[in-house]
Amino acid sequence: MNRTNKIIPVREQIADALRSDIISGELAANTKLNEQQLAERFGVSRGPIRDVLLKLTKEGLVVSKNNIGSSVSSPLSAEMQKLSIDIRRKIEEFAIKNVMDKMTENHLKEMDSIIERMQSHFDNEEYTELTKVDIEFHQFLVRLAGGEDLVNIWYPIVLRMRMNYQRIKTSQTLVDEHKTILDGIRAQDVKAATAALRKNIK
Amino acid sequence: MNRTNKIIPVREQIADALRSDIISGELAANTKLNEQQLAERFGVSRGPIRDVLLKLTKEGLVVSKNNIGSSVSSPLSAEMQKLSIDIRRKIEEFAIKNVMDKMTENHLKEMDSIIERMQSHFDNEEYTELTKVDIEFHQFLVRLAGGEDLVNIWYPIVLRMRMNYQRIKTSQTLVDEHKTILDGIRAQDVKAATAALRKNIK
DNA sequence: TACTTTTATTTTGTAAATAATTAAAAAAAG
DNA sequence: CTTTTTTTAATTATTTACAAAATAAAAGTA
Repeated sequence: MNRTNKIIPVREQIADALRSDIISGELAANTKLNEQQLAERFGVSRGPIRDVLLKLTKEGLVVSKNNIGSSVSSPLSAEMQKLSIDIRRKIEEFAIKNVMDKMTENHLKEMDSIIERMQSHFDNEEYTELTKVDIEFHQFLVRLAGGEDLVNIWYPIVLRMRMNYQRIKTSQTLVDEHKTILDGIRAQDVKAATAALRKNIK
Repeated sequence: MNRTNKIIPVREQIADALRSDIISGELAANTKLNEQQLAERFGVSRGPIRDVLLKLTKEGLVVSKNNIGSSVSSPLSAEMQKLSIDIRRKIEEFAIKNVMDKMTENHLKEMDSIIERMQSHFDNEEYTELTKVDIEFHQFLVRLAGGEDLVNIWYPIVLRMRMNYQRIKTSQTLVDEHKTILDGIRAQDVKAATAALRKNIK
Protein backbone atom coordinates (compact mmCIF):
# COMPACT_ATOMS: atom_id res chain seq x y z
CA MET A 1 0.00 0.00 0.00
CA ASN A 2 2.18 2.79 -1.23
CA ARG A 3 -0.30 4.94 -3.04
CA THR A 4 -1.90 7.91 -1.26
CA ASN A 5 -5.51 7.88 -2.31
CA LYS A 6 -6.64 11.44 -1.90
CA ILE A 7 -10.11 11.70 -0.45
CA ILE A 8 -12.17 14.64 -1.59
CA PRO A 9 -15.02 15.59 0.76
CA VAL A 10 -18.49 15.56 -0.74
CA ARG A 11 -19.01 19.21 0.02
CA GLU A 12 -15.93 20.19 -1.96
CA GLN A 13 -17.04 18.08 -4.88
CA ILE A 14 -20.46 19.68 -4.87
CA ALA A 15 -19.00 23.16 -4.55
CA ASP A 16 -16.68 22.40 -7.44
CA ALA A 17 -19.48 21.16 -9.66
CA LEU A 18 -21.61 24.23 -8.96
CA ARG A 19 -18.68 26.58 -9.53
CA SER A 20 -18.14 24.96 -12.91
CA ASP A 21 -21.80 25.31 -13.80
CA ILE A 22 -21.80 28.97 -12.89
CA ILE A 23 -18.51 29.87 -14.55
CA SER A 24 -19.44 27.95 -17.70
CA GLY A 25 -22.75 29.77 -17.87
CA GLU A 26 -24.72 26.54 -17.63
CA LEU A 27 -26.37 28.07 -14.60
CA ALA A 28 -27.31 31.52 -15.86
CA ALA A 29 -27.30 34.66 -13.74
CA ASN A 30 -30.22 34.98 -11.35
CA THR A 31 -31.13 31.32 -11.60
CA LYS A 32 -32.86 30.26 -8.41
CA LEU A 33 -30.99 27.53 -6.55
CA ASN A 34 -33.47 25.25 -4.82
CA GLU A 35 -31.96 23.33 -1.90
CA GLN A 36 -34.19 20.31 -2.31
CA GLN A 37 -33.48 20.01 -6.02
CA LEU A 38 -29.73 20.34 -5.53
CA ALA A 39 -29.87 17.73 -2.78
CA GLU A 40 -31.55 15.31 -5.14
CA ARG A 41 -29.17 16.08 -7.97
CA PHE A 42 -26.13 15.24 -5.86
CA GLY A 43 -27.77 12.47 -3.90
CA VAL A 44 -27.24 14.02 -0.47
CA SER A 45 -29.44 15.69 2.10
CA ARG A 46 -30.04 19.41 2.33
CA GLY A 47 -27.44 19.91 5.06
CA PRO A 48 -24.31 19.75 2.91
CA ILE A 49 -26.10 21.68 0.18
CA ARG A 50 -26.70 24.54 2.58
CA ASP A 51 -23.02 24.50 3.52
CA VAL A 52 -22.01 24.72 -0.11
CA LEU A 53 -24.45 27.52 -0.89
CA LEU A 54 -23.12 29.51 2.04
CA LYS A 55 -19.58 28.96 0.82
CA LEU A 56 -20.41 30.05 -2.73
CA THR A 57 -22.24 33.06 -1.34
CA LYS A 58 -19.11 34.20 0.44
CA GLU A 59 -17.18 33.57 -2.76
CA GLY A 60 -19.53 35.92 -4.56
CA LEU A 61 -20.91 33.44 -7.07
CA VAL A 62 -24.25 33.22 -5.29
CA VAL A 63 -26.45 35.68 -3.47
CA SER A 64 -28.78 34.61 -0.70
CA LYS A 65 -31.53 36.33 1.23
CA ASN A 66 -32.99 35.31 4.54
CA ASN A 67 -35.95 32.98 4.29
CA ILE A 68 -35.97 33.38 0.53
CA GLY A 69 -33.03 31.40 -0.74
CA SER A 70 -30.06 31.54 -3.06
CA SER A 71 -29.59 32.41 -6.71
CA VAL A 72 -26.72 32.84 -9.12
CA SER A 73 -25.05 36.26 -8.98
CA SER A 74 -25.14 38.65 -11.91
CA PRO A 75 -21.96 39.73 -13.66
CA LEU A 76 -19.96 42.61 -12.23
CA SER A 77 -20.52 46.14 -13.43
CA ALA A 78 -17.88 47.61 -15.72
CA GLU A 79 -16.36 49.76 -12.97
CA MET A 80 -16.29 46.87 -10.53
CA GLN A 81 -14.62 44.71 -13.15
CA LYS A 82 -11.98 47.35 -13.63
CA LEU A 83 -11.37 47.69 -9.92
CA SER A 84 -11.16 43.92 -9.58
CA ILE A 85 -8.45 43.77 -12.20
CA ASP A 86 -6.49 46.42 -10.31
CA ILE A 87 -6.74 44.59 -7.02
CA ARG A 88 -5.96 41.26 -8.56
CA ARG A 89 -2.83 42.65 -10.15
CA LYS A 90 -1.75 44.16 -6.86
CA ILE A 91 -2.15 40.83 -5.10
CA GLU A 92 -0.46 38.75 -7.74
CA GLU A 93 2.42 41.15 -8.21
CA PHE A 94 2.90 40.87 -4.47
CA ALA A 95 2.83 37.12 -4.92
CA ILE A 96 5.48 37.15 -7.63
CA LYS A 97 7.83 39.22 -5.50
CA ASN A 98 7.36 37.12 -2.39
CA VAL A 99 7.41 33.78 -4.09
CA MET A 100 10.93 33.91 -5.45
CA ASP A 101 12.60 32.86 -2.20
CA LYS A 102 10.16 30.09 -1.44
CA MET A 103 10.16 28.55 -4.91
CA THR A 104 11.80 25.10 -4.93
CA GLU A 105 12.51 22.69 -7.78
CA ASN A 106 9.46 20.69 -6.76
CA HIS A 107 7.24 23.74 -6.91
CA LEU A 108 8.49 24.53 -10.39
CA LYS A 109 7.73 20.99 -11.49
CA GLU A 110 4.22 21.26 -10.10
CA MET A 111 3.70 24.44 -12.07
CA ASP A 112 5.01 22.74 -15.20
CA SER A 113 2.40 20.05 -14.76
CA ILE A 114 -0.33 22.65 -14.29
CA ILE A 115 0.63 24.22 -17.60
CA GLU A 116 0.69 20.80 -19.25
CA ARG A 117 -2.87 20.28 -18.11
CA MET A 118 -3.81 23.71 -19.42
CA GLN A 119 -2.41 22.81 -22.80
CA SER A 120 -4.20 19.48 -22.80
CA HIS A 121 -7.56 21.02 -21.96
CA PHE A 122 -7.05 23.63 -24.64
CA ASP A 123 -6.21 20.97 -27.22
CA ASN A 124 -9.35 19.05 -26.30
CA GLU A 125 -11.44 22.22 -26.36
CA GLU A 126 -12.50 21.72 -22.73
CA TYR A 127 -12.80 25.39 -21.99
CA THR A 128 -14.47 25.23 -18.62
CA GLU A 129 -11.76 22.89 -17.37
CA LEU A 130 -9.20 25.20 -18.92
CA THR A 131 -10.56 28.11 -16.94
CA LYS A 132 -10.35 26.11 -13.73
CA VAL A 133 -6.73 25.16 -14.35
CA ASP A 134 -5.99 28.77 -15.24
CA ILE A 135 -7.28 29.75 -11.81
CA GLU A 136 -5.32 26.90 -10.27
CA PHE A 137 -2.08 28.28 -11.72
CA HIS A 138 -2.56 31.65 -10.15
CA GLN A 139 -3.85 30.16 -6.92
CA PHE A 140 -0.69 28.15 -6.60
CA LEU A 141 1.39 31.31 -6.67
CA VAL A 142 -0.88 33.20 -4.34
CA ARG A 143 -0.94 30.38 -1.81
CA LEU A 144 2.81 29.93 -1.86
CA ALA A 145 3.34 33.65 -1.33
CA GLY A 146 0.69 34.49 1.22
CA GLY A 147 -0.82 31.23 2.42
CA GLU A 148 -4.50 30.62 2.97
CA ASP A 149 -4.90 34.16 4.29
CA LEU A 150 -4.10 35.65 0.92
CA VAL A 151 -6.00 33.00 -1.01
CA ASN A 152 -9.04 33.88 1.07
CA ILE A 153 -8.89 37.50 -0.06
CA TRP A 154 -7.90 36.76 -3.63
CA TYR A 155 -10.23 33.92 -4.51
CA PRO A 156 -13.60 35.72 -4.48
CA ILE A 157 -12.20 38.46 -6.68
CA VAL A 158 -11.01 36.04 -9.34
CA LEU A 159 -14.11 33.90 -9.32
CA ARG A 160 -16.34 36.89 -9.68
CA MET A 161 -14.28 38.24 -12.59
CA ARG A 162 -14.54 34.90 -14.37
CA MET A 163 -18.31 35.22 -14.45
CA ASN A 164 -17.87 38.09 -16.86
CA TYR A 165 -15.79 36.67 -19.65
CA GLN A 166 -17.59 33.47 -20.34
CA ARG A 167 -15.54 31.41 -22.76
CA ILE A 168 -13.95 34.40 -24.41
CA LYS A 169 -10.19 34.34 -24.79
CA THR A 170 -9.66 30.69 -25.43
CA SER A 171 -6.68 31.01 -27.72
CA GLN A 172 -3.27 29.39 -27.50
CA THR A 173 -2.07 32.79 -26.31
CA LEU A 174 -3.59 32.06 -22.93
CA VAL A 175 -1.40 29.02 -22.41
CA ASP A 176 1.67 30.80 -23.73
CA GLU A 177 1.16 33.72 -21.36
CA HIS A 178 1.39 31.37 -18.43
CA LYS A 179 4.48 29.76 -19.83
CA THR A 180 6.09 33.19 -19.98
CA ILE A 181 5.15 33.93 -16.40
CA LEU A 182 6.66 30.66 -15.27
CA ASP A 183 9.81 31.31 -17.30
CA GLY A 184 10.22 34.61 -15.48
CA ILE A 185 9.81 32.94 -12.11
CA ARG A 186 12.21 30.17 -13.00
CA ALA A 187 14.82 32.76 -13.99
CA GLN A 188 14.15 34.63 -10.73
CA ASP A 189 13.38 37.64 -12.90
CA VAL A 190 10.72 39.61 -11.03
CA LYS A 191 10.38 42.24 -13.73
CA ALA A 192 9.84 39.77 -16.55
CA ALA A 193 7.42 37.69 -14.54
CA THR A 194 5.47 40.75 -13.45
CA ALA A 195 5.25 42.10 -16.98
CA ALA A 196 3.95 38.77 -18.25
CA LEU A 197 1.49 38.66 -15.40
CA ARG A 198 0.11 42.10 -16.15
CA LYS A 199 -0.46 41.06 -19.72
CA ASN A 200 -2.34 38.00 -18.59
CA ILE A 201 -4.63 39.73 -16.11
CA LYS A 202 -7.11 41.84 -17.97
CA MET B 1 -48.53 50.15 14.80
CA ASN B 2 -46.19 52.57 13.14
CA ARG B 3 -42.88 51.36 14.39
CA THR B 4 -40.78 49.09 12.21
CA ASN B 5 -39.35 46.49 14.54
CA LYS B 6 -36.30 45.22 12.79
CA ILE B 7 -35.90 41.49 13.14
CA ILE B 8 -32.35 40.22 13.30
CA PRO B 9 -31.92 36.53 12.41
CA VAL B 10 -30.34 34.35 15.08
CA ARG B 11 -27.45 33.44 12.84
CA GLU B 12 -26.52 37.08 12.35
CA GLN B 13 -26.69 37.72 16.06
CA ILE B 14 -24.43 34.77 16.76
CA ALA B 15 -22.01 35.77 14.02
CA ASP B 16 -21.94 39.28 15.45
CA ALA B 17 -21.24 38.07 18.95
CA LEU B 18 -18.42 35.85 17.83
CA ARG B 19 -16.92 38.57 15.67
CA SER B 20 -16.87 40.85 18.68
CA ASP B 21 -15.23 38.19 20.81
CA ILE B 22 -12.53 37.63 18.23
CA ILE B 23 -11.86 41.28 17.45
CA SER B 24 -11.82 42.21 21.12
CA GLY B 25 -9.34 39.44 21.79
CA GLU B 26 -11.67 37.70 24.24
CA LEU B 27 -11.33 34.67 22.01
CA ALA B 28 -7.57 34.47 21.54
CA ALA B 29 -5.89 33.29 18.36
CA ASN B 30 -5.93 29.53 17.81
CA THR B 31 -8.71 28.99 20.34
CA LYS B 32 -10.62 25.86 19.40
CA LEU B 33 -14.28 26.51 18.65
CA ASN B 34 -16.36 23.55 19.70
CA GLU B 35 -19.71 23.34 17.95
CA GLN B 36 -21.51 21.71 20.86
CA GLN B 37 -20.26 24.28 23.34
CA LEU B 38 -21.19 27.19 21.10
CA ALA B 39 -24.63 25.69 20.55
CA GLU B 40 -25.17 25.54 24.31
CA ARG B 41 -23.84 29.05 24.83
CA PHE B 42 -26.30 30.55 22.38
CA GLY B 43 -29.14 28.16 23.17
CA VAL B 44 -29.51 26.81 19.64
CA SER B 45 -28.73 23.56 17.87
CA ARG B 46 -25.52 22.86 16.06
CA GLY B 47 -27.01 23.65 12.65
CA PRO B 48 -26.95 27.45 12.88
CA ILE B 49 -23.58 27.28 14.63
CA ARG B 50 -22.11 25.45 11.68
CA ASP B 51 -23.50 28.09 9.35
CA VAL B 52 -21.92 30.86 11.38
CA LEU B 53 -18.56 29.11 11.58
CA LEU B 54 -18.56 28.67 7.83
CA LYS B 55 -19.38 32.34 7.39
CA LEU B 56 -16.62 33.46 9.73
CA THR B 57 -14.22 31.10 8.00
CA LYS B 58 -14.87 32.82 4.70
CA GLU B 59 -14.44 36.16 6.44
CA GLY B 60 -11.01 35.03 7.56
CA LEU B 61 -11.60 35.24 11.30
CA VAL B 62 -11.75 31.48 11.67
CA VAL B 63 -9.91 28.59 10.08
CA SER B 64 -11.50 25.19 9.72
CA LYS B 65 -10.21 21.80 8.70
CA ASN B 66 -12.23 18.86 7.50
CA ASN B 67 -13.35 16.53 10.25
CA ILE B 68 -11.26 18.41 12.75
CA GLY B 69 -13.08 21.64 13.40
CA SER B 70 -12.68 25.39 13.61
CA SER B 71 -10.40 27.68 15.55
CA VAL B 72 -9.68 31.39 15.74
CA SER B 73 -7.27 32.66 13.08
CA SER B 74 -3.87 34.05 13.97
CA PRO B 75 -2.98 37.67 13.19
CA LEU B 76 -1.71 38.55 9.73
CA SER B 77 1.98 38.65 8.99
CA ALA B 78 3.58 42.06 8.67
CA GLU B 79 3.75 41.86 4.86
CA MET B 80 0.17 40.70 4.59
CA GLN B 81 -0.91 43.54 6.85
CA LYS B 82 0.88 45.99 4.60
CA LEU B 83 -0.69 44.54 1.47
CA SER B 84 -4.11 44.62 3.12
CA ILE B 85 -3.75 48.32 3.84
CA ASP B 86 -2.86 48.93 0.19
CA ILE B 87 -5.86 47.02 -1.09
CA ARG B 88 -8.19 48.55 1.42
CA ARG B 89 -7.11 52.03 0.39
CA LYS B 90 -7.61 51.18 -3.26
CA ILE B 91 -11.14 49.99 -2.59
CA GLU B 92 -12.15 52.86 -0.37
CA GLU B 93 -10.64 55.50 -2.62
CA PHE B 94 -12.72 53.96 -5.37
CA ALA B 95 -15.69 54.20 -3.04
CA ILE B 96 -15.11 57.89 -2.33
CA LYS B 97 -14.95 58.72 -6.03
CA ASN B 98 -18.03 56.72 -6.93
CA VAL B 99 -20.11 57.73 -3.98
CA MET B 100 -20.30 61.43 -4.70
CA ASP B 101 -23.09 61.14 -7.24
CA LYS B 102 -25.16 58.75 -5.20
CA MET B 103 -24.89 60.60 -1.91
CA THR B 104 -28.23 62.07 -0.83
CA GLU B 105 -29.19 64.23 2.15
CA ASN B 106 -30.55 61.15 3.86
CA HIS B 107 -27.32 59.27 3.39
CA LEU B 108 -25.39 62.13 4.91
CA LYS B 109 -27.70 62.15 7.89
CA GLU B 110 -27.18 58.45 8.37
CA MET B 111 -23.45 58.96 8.35
CA ASP B 112 -23.82 61.75 10.88
CA SER B 113 -25.61 59.37 13.18
CA ILE B 114 -22.91 56.76 12.72
CA ILE B 115 -20.32 59.29 13.84
CA GLU B 116 -22.49 60.26 16.78
CA ARG B 117 -22.51 56.65 17.87
CA MET B 118 -18.75 56.48 17.43
CA GLN B 119 -18.34 59.48 19.71
CA SER B 120 -20.69 58.02 22.27
CA HIS B 121 -18.89 54.69 22.39
CA PHE B 122 -15.59 56.48 22.70
CA ASP B 123 -16.89 58.61 25.58
CA ASN B 124 -18.12 55.49 27.36
CA GLU B 125 -14.85 53.70 26.68
CA GLU B 126 -16.65 50.89 24.84
CA TYR B 127 -13.78 50.17 22.52
CA THR B 128 -15.01 46.98 20.94
CA GLU B 129 -18.29 48.67 20.04
CA LEU B 130 -16.29 51.63 18.77
CA THR B 131 -14.35 49.35 16.45
CA LYS B 132 -17.56 47.88 15.10
CA VAL B 133 -19.06 51.29 14.38
CA ASP B 134 -15.78 52.33 12.79
CA ILE B 135 -16.16 49.40 10.40
CA GLU B 136 -19.81 50.33 9.90
CA PHE B 137 -18.83 53.81 8.73
CA HIS B 138 -16.54 52.50 6.05
CA GLN B 139 -18.94 49.73 5.11
CA PHE B 140 -21.65 52.29 4.49
CA LEU B 141 -19.46 54.04 1.92
CA VAL B 142 -18.29 50.82 0.30
CA ARG B 143 -21.83 49.49 0.00
CA LEU B 144 -23.18 52.71 -1.44
CA ALA B 145 -20.40 52.82 -4.02
CA GLY B 146 -20.16 49.20 -5.09
CA GLY B 147 -23.07 47.36 -3.54
CA GLU B 148 -22.88 43.95 -1.93
CA ASP B 149 -20.37 42.85 -4.55
CA LEU B 150 -17.78 45.27 -3.28
CA VAL B 151 -18.65 44.72 0.38
CA ASN B 152 -18.04 41.03 -0.19
CA ILE B 153 -14.50 41.67 -1.34
CA TRP B 154 -13.77 44.42 1.15
CA TYR B 155 -15.15 42.97 4.34
CA PRO B 156 -12.78 40.04 4.90
CA ILE B 157 -9.80 42.33 4.41
CA VAL B 158 -10.96 44.80 7.03
CA LEU B 159 -11.97 42.19 9.55
CA ARG B 160 -8.68 40.42 9.26
CA MET B 161 -6.76 43.68 9.70
CA ARG B 162 -8.71 44.47 12.83
CA MET B 163 -7.41 41.31 14.46
CA ASN B 164 -3.98 42.89 14.47
CA TYR B 165 -4.47 46.18 16.25
CA GLN B 166 -6.40 45.09 19.25
CA ARG B 167 -7.60 48.15 21.14
CA ILE B 168 -4.72 50.30 20.02
CA LYS B 169 -5.61 53.67 18.56
CA THR B 170 -8.54 54.55 20.73
CA SER B 171 -7.99 58.26 20.83
CA GLN B 172 -10.38 61.07 20.00
CA THR B 173 -8.34 61.40 16.81
CA LEU B 174 -10.12 58.34 15.47
CA VAL B 175 -13.50 60.00 15.69
CA ASP B 176 -12.18 63.25 14.29
CA GLU B 177 -10.66 61.52 11.30
CA HIS B 178 -14.04 60.22 10.33
CA LYS B 179 -15.59 63.62 10.75
CA THR B 180 -13.01 64.99 8.34
CA ILE B 181 -13.77 62.28 5.79
CA LEU B 182 -17.46 63.04 6.00
CA ASP B 183 -16.82 66.78 5.69
CA GLY B 184 -14.96 66.11 2.46
CA ILE B 185 -17.79 64.00 1.12
CA ARG B 186 -20.37 66.58 2.11
CA ALA B 187 -18.42 69.25 0.25
CA GLN B 188 -18.13 66.91 -2.75
CA ASP B 189 -14.39 67.35 -2.42
CA VAL B 190 -12.85 64.07 -3.59
CA LYS B 191 -9.30 65.15 -2.87
CA ALA B 192 -9.97 66.23 0.69
CA ALA B 193 -12.02 63.15 1.45
CA THR B 194 -9.41 60.86 -0.05
CA ALA B 195 -6.61 62.51 1.88
CA ALA B 196 -8.51 62.14 5.13
CA LEU B 197 -9.25 58.54 4.28
CA ARG B 198 -5.63 57.71 3.61
CA LYS B 199 -4.72 59.11 7.01
CA ASN B 200 -7.36 57.00 8.65
CA ILE B 201 -6.41 53.71 7.01
CA LYS B 202 -3.10 52.53 8.37
C1' DT C 1 -63.36 43.22 -13.26
C1' DA C 2 -60.04 44.71 -9.93
C1' DC C 3 -58.64 44.45 -5.40
C1' DT C 4 -58.11 42.62 -0.84
C1' DT C 5 -58.11 38.85 2.32
C1' DT C 6 -57.71 34.24 3.43
C1' DT C 7 -56.11 29.59 2.72
C1' DA C 8 -52.96 26.14 0.85
C1' DT C 9 -48.51 24.96 -0.85
C1' DT C 10 -43.82 25.34 -1.30
C1' DT C 11 -39.34 26.47 0.58
C1' DT C 12 -36.15 27.76 3.98
C1' DG C 13 -34.72 27.54 9.06
C1' DT C 14 -33.92 24.77 13.18
C1' DA C 15 -33.73 20.73 16.08
C1' DA C 16 -32.60 16.15 17.25
C1' DA C 17 -30.68 11.59 16.10
C1' DT C 18 -27.40 8.69 13.69
C1' DA C 19 -23.02 7.75 11.04
C1' DA C 20 -18.24 8.59 10.13
C1' DT C 21 -13.97 10.42 11.50
C1' DT C 22 -10.45 11.85 14.54
C1' DA C 23 -8.05 12.28 18.89
C1' DA C 24 -7.04 10.27 23.36
C1' DA C 25 -6.32 6.44 26.46
C1' DA C 26 -5.27 1.84 27.50
C1' DA C 27 -3.21 -2.47 26.41
C1' DA C 28 0.23 -5.25 24.15
C1' DA C 29 4.69 -6.09 22.08
C1' DG C 30 9.49 -5.15 21.53
C1' DC D 1 10.96 1.92 29.23
C1' DT D 2 9.62 2.93 24.57
C1' DT D 3 6.98 2.03 20.73
C1' DT D 4 3.17 0.13 18.46
C1' DT D 5 -1.42 -1.54 18.34
C1' DT D 6 -6.04 -1.72 19.96
C1' DT D 7 -9.82 0.15 22.16
C1' DT D 8 -12.54 3.95 23.93
C1' DA D 9 -14.27 8.59 23.95
C1' DA D 10 -15.12 12.96 21.83
C1' DT D 11 -16.15 15.65 17.75
C1' DT D 12 -17.59 16.57 13.27
C1' DA D 13 -20.56 15.15 9.09
C1' DT D 14 -24.93 13.81 7.52
C1' DT D 15 -29.63 12.51 7.63
C1' DT D 16 -34.28 12.86 9.03
C1' DA D 17 -38.09 15.22 11.10
C1' DC D 18 -40.32 19.32 12.46
C1' DA D 19 -41.21 24.59 12.74
C1' DA D 20 -41.46 29.08 10.61
C1' DA D 21 -41.65 31.96 6.80
C1' DA D 22 -42.67 33.28 2.03
C1' DT D 23 -44.90 32.54 -2.24
C1' DA D 24 -48.87 31.06 -4.94
C1' DA D 25 -53.64 30.06 -5.34
C1' DA D 26 -58.35 30.57 -4.11
C1' DA D 27 -62.16 32.82 -2.17
C1' DG D 28 -64.47 36.81 -0.90
C1' DT D 29 -65.67 41.89 -1.43
C1' DA D 30 -66.09 46.42 -3.60
